[in-house]
Amino acid sequence: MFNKRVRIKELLSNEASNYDATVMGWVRTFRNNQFIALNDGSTNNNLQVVATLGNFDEKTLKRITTGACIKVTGEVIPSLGKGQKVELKAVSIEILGDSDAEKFPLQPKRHSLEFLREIAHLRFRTNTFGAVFRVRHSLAFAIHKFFNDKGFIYLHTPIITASDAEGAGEMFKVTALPLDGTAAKNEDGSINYKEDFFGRSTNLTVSGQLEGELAAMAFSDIYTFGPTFRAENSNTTRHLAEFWMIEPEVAFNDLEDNMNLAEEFIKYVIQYAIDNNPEDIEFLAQRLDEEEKQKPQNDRSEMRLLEKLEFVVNNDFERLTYTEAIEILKESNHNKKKKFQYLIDGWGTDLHSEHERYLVEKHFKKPVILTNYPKDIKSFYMRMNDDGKTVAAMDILAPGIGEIVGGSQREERMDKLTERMAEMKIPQEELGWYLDTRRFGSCPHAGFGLGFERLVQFVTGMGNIRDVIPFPRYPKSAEF
RNA sequence: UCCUCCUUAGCUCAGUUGGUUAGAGCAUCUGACUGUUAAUCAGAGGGUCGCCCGUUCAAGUCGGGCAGGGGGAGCCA
Repeated sequence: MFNKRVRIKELLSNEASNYDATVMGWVRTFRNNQFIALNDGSTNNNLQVVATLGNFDEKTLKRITTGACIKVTGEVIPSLGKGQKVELKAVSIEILGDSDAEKFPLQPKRHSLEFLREIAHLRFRTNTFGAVFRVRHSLAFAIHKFFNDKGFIYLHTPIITASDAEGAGEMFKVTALPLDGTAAKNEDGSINYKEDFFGRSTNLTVSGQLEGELAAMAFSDIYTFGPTFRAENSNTTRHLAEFWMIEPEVAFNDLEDNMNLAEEFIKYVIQYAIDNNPEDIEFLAQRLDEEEKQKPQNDRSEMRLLEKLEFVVNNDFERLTYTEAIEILKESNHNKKKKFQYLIDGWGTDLHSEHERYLVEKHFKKPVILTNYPKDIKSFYMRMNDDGKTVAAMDILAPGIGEIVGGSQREERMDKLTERMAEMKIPQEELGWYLDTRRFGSCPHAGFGLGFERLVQFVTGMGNIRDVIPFPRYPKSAEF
């Protein structure tokens, strides 16, 4: 059998030696015409393969280049050198795939993340991206495990949606009509979507929430975890045009239940990564340390990556209302000394990222849950509070990346909901199916959306969201 | 989309007040060495200085436009 191999992770974690093994992987470096650092992606650590001098012909040795794929059979022995416990003394080396050293772009040295982004198809083979995507996997798995263990149903909401009333952002159009101007038109010159594949105008989903609410009205506890698309021209380190979102929706939960669920969830998945990817997180911590050294003293982070993650897991998130946050900001020295670009002067406007950062990074120094925002800066489906001015919304702000969760208790009262829709000029006929849940057995319920890539950013410490998704989609970029 | 900075060898970067033939480290190739840890040592090859236009006797260097990238802002997750 060809694939009778042992993964390098298993081989290295096994203390045993003096047994035969076959490994396959990609050459990271070939030192001294004798020592191959081999990696198969199962761990960031390389296996040292020793090709004893004189045992292999010159032709084979020449083909062991950085990036080449090889199969090695030999004996696992206690290492004669420092730096590793065991090594593989090669008996046979087979070149599975050559790699032209003059053309292979990865070198055994540090590359810039910007350069690696241009070769996203090869960047998996670096230590940094190996670690990032193993952590990404663990987080994805932990998410399913968390909800499954709690009895939630994993709901697949549609990728193609017809509703354009959600207001979550600019949408990508989905059409099978010709784009050369020959598509059927209405009398007023607009495109006649009755002729289109679905017989109506459709888009890529911007959120699975509304559909999630429908299922929560039957299963009580559901979550979605899937791709989401926003056609906004956002060019930042924390926005993507295609990203993955987790959206739990829970019947009978109020705002406080919602906060409790979100906080427990975030702590659980972070702890899972800490427990299952200690080496990857330590590697990422080290590269962050290097990065921090380049910064001026007072911009440096007070905690290392692992400390930061453990701090989040072991401390309660700070919970306060929008109104309380405005007070803190207004009374802050930062505001009084006019150090904010946008000074806080009154109640009712949305917070800018500098304000959120101040609250999270300077004032509380931990994740913050802000609640009960003014109704005018939030969505139509959020539940109206008794004061008539605020809604039962919550945003979770994380150090370094800002808003990681946005959620709310939903408006379950038909009259209040339709009133809000009218105010915000949202046509009811488009959302008849959504309003049916309020017509037939409506109940209090709540949910939130968590941006998966922002979570991965937080856990890996990566500064740019484009480096935590395998093939990022953002304005002017859809290669690979 | 706005503000700001950047673009010089495969990669990471130097390049002085505009002035001969544009440099270094790493990588690559050739050779030496051989228990190395991003091996080491010696030598060699490698450049339309992002693209276009302008100023000037002369532009990598100054000015304008465009493209791409970084950081920040807005929109948000």
